[in-house]
Amino acid sequence: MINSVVFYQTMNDKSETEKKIFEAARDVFHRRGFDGARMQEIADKAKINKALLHYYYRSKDKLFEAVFREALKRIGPIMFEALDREVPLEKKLKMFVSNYIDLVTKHPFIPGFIMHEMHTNKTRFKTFLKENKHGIIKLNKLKSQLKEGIDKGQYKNVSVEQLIINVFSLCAFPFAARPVFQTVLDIDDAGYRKVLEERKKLIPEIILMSLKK
Amino acid sequence: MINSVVFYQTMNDKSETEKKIFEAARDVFHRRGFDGARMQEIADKAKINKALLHYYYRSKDKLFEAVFREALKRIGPIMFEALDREVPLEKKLKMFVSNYIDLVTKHPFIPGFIMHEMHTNKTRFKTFLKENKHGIIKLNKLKSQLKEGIDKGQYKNVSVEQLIINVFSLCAFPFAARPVFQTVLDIDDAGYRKVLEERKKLIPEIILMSLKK
DNA sequence: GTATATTTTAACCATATGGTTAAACCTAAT
DNA sequence: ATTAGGTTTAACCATATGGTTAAAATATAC
Repeated sequence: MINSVVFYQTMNDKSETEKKIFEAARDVFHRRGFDGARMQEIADKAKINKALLHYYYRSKDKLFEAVFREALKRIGPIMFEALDREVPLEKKLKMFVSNYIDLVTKHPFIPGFIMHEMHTNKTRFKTFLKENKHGIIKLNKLKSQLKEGIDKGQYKNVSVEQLIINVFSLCAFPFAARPVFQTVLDIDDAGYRKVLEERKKLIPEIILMSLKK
Repeated sequence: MINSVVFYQTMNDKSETEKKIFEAARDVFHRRGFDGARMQEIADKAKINKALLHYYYRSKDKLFEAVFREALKRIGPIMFEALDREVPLEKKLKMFVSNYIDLVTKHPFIPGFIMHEMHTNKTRFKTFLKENKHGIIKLNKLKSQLKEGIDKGQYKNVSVEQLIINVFSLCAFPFAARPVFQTVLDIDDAGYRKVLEERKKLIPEIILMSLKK
């Protein structure tokens, strides 16, 4: 038995096969969610035998956990750290939005994936966040920046929580609900990509507008 | 065999048992999604035998379809019609947001449910929308109102599509991603309810602000 | 080249799950 | 009371699915 079931090691240590398996698993889990994913489909996609999945990752749960952790690890720095940096608020928001949209463009299923798994298994998320040290968004810097602006009479009196919710909603939902929007607004793939790209400029504008007096 | 598999009839025609089944099914499907839902759990929740499910609704697919259709029927009038009414734009937006939040407060799983099922089975949604005549949001009225405001120099030049995406994102995402937000922002249930209630005022403000020059 | 360890496979297994069937059980009309 | 219709149940069935095992294949060390 290979030692790769251990999670703290980096991808570099993984064998080619293990990478293939992981990527196939990520693809399938992201698309279908835990319940919808079939070990057979993952095996097929990785072009290996189903038993190999259990050789590298002992169970569906373990394999899923690896995928789920990676997803959180990807958005973690953006979600939990980017907003806490020592950067002027307006610039920070622009950077955040741009980075988030770029990341999720590369992994478009992440928002929906995390949301759905959170709904069906809240404990998993909480456990992971807690052990990962950045379980709760560090709002200190953002809070003080906001307060400063409010005290100066520059910004309106908005809570950090609402601000965060607004930013994430405007960024993530167009990805999570993409099929709904595309259908309902009758937009093709190319058109929707353009819409998403436009939002890199649009969202910071909206957020800053909503802050200013 | 009862005639209730037919979908166009109203709830009134349904027997008590059938209602019990449907409500149990709705609950389970909304929470767990199609793949995560177990017929046994639905039966247990409805306090009937599993075979009765198949007596009233021939298959899991049929039962799911009924639930899915009802969800769309609920949000349909709001999503597809409310925005097309002959009401001043600003008032319309306020009404929409308030109605949407009220509805989804009653059925908090609907946004996530629809989003997830859309991702895993796009055709189902499209088929349903097409046959239901309001498959595509009627944007005519909204479009002309927006154009009017732009021509008057009152509004900025924003596309209807971005406007709709913004409104829906700000309304729906806080429900769909509720567990994520609550965890990550460390807010309890009562606190989050308050946050949601606040948004009835907040969202129209943001949207109008983002429109105005 | 042979022995040893690792990787991969084919064939199985146990269980969960959607679905079926035939009989029992009402209920209302005659 | 009997019958006929719809309703409900217990017991089953077939299959899909996660997981196991033992052997084959391949690489690695000596």
